[in-house]
Amino acid sequence: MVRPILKKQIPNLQQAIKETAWKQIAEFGAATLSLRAIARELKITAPAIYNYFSNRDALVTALIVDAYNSLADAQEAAVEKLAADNLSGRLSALGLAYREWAVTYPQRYQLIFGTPIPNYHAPDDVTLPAAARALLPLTNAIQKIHAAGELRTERFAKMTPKLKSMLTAWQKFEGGSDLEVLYLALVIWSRVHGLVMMEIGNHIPLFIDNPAELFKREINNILVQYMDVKRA
Amino acid sequence: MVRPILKKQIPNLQQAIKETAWKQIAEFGAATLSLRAIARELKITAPAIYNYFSNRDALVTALIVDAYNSLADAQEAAVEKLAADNLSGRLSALGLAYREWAVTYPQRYQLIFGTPIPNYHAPDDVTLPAAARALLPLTNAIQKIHAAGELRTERFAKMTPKLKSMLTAWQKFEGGSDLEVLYLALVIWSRVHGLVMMEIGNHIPLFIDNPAELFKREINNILVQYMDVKRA
DNA sequence: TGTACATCAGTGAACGCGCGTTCACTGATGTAC
DNA sequence: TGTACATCAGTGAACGCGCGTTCACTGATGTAC
Repeated sequence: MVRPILKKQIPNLQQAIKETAWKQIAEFGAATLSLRAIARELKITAPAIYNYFSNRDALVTALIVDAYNSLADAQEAAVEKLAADNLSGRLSALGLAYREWAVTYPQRYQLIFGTPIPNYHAPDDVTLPAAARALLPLTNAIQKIHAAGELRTERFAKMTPKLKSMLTAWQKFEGGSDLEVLYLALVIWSRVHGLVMMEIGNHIPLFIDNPAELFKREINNILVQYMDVKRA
Repeated sequence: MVRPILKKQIPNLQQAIKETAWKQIAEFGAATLSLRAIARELKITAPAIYNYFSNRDALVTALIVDAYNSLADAQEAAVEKLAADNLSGRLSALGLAYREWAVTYPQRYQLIFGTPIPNYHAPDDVTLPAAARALLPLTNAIQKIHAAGELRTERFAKMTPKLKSMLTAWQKFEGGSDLEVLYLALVIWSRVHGLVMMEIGNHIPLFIDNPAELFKREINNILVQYMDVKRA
């Protein structure tokens, strides 16, 4: 028999703890995330948190998984609303949505991709699947472009045997994208990642006060360079 | 009259403090950098550090400036040994040296470009000139390529007026590189930055066990895409 | 309907710890004469 | 050469603070009969 939910002062404390954690990460950074500070803000005592997370690291892991899933959701949503045969449109949308998400939730982005938290080690078996899910829409989009014969692979530097064998190892786990597709996914991701990191880390020269413009142009350049999309 | 140097237990304690700080950053991350831990390792008491740095933030600032200068030194050294007219060779060398430096000193790279340290704010007037120095070899190299007419600017997406005005603002402070040169410096830097960040942050899929290969190919692709260097 | 009981989310005190920073000091070193 | 003095790098104690985690507990809520 299912027991009815007990009345509590805070209806969904597990969720409230995570939300407060995000608030504090936004304000002070993930490195100083503190259970006592979270409890203080929620007007509960620190040991109460142990009813929901076995310790501080478990909370951080939950936040990381949530962040990856939030990114994956955003990536999936970005392509969903576009026609399946709008190949370059889908690739472009993924790039723009990626930045949009990072700029909206810089704390989440930093928690995933920023400097690791001291004395915390993420359990790979929990975080890797979530990370893979976030990358999947990109590899899918590129695979479709390749299948349509629109990937201008002949323009890239030739693959060294070493590179080919590494990508082949990855391919076996990834689910069957072509080698050049995996390669390009990595390269395009890192290009987007580089600009986003510079933007949210404030490393773009001060005078570039509208990084979105820079970003849009770079997305267009990516389409021009790897497909036959005409330059904007 | 110059006073002779007093004998001390540790000959150059100021330097020793910084070196120990780097060691601890390498091990535990910059966010938990602690004066007391540094003192402990040097077998001195914590207040002794105040003879050399007015507080913890001053030490961090000194480390950041040292890191930028170390990067700038590495960038300058990378081009010095190449002939002045080896334009693509110089650009390529800068990219490879950038990664080499980051992989050799990931702590320095993270301190500069990683997640900001909680409760620490870098004084711009001290760090910005050091940062500018580190970027200069790249803009110089690209400017020379442009001056030689070897930059294939007609391939890029056209500049929006907004982008042009931002770059013009930057140009006034930077010292006279052309707009497309500044643009490309930013874009190439961010491409290299993206890959390097992924490598030292362990975000490259596990199977890519030799990121240097990936990196070399990307450098070649950059030369192919922005100049008329033939693909490797 | 009323009473005795079980559950269990959240409390409050306590533990042992490390931190940055201040302060008056000490004691080795070098200087002046 | 010898002595009184000045310098100042490093000491040791103390301050007030916040942290994660443990533990026995309390008291509101719901259950069984």
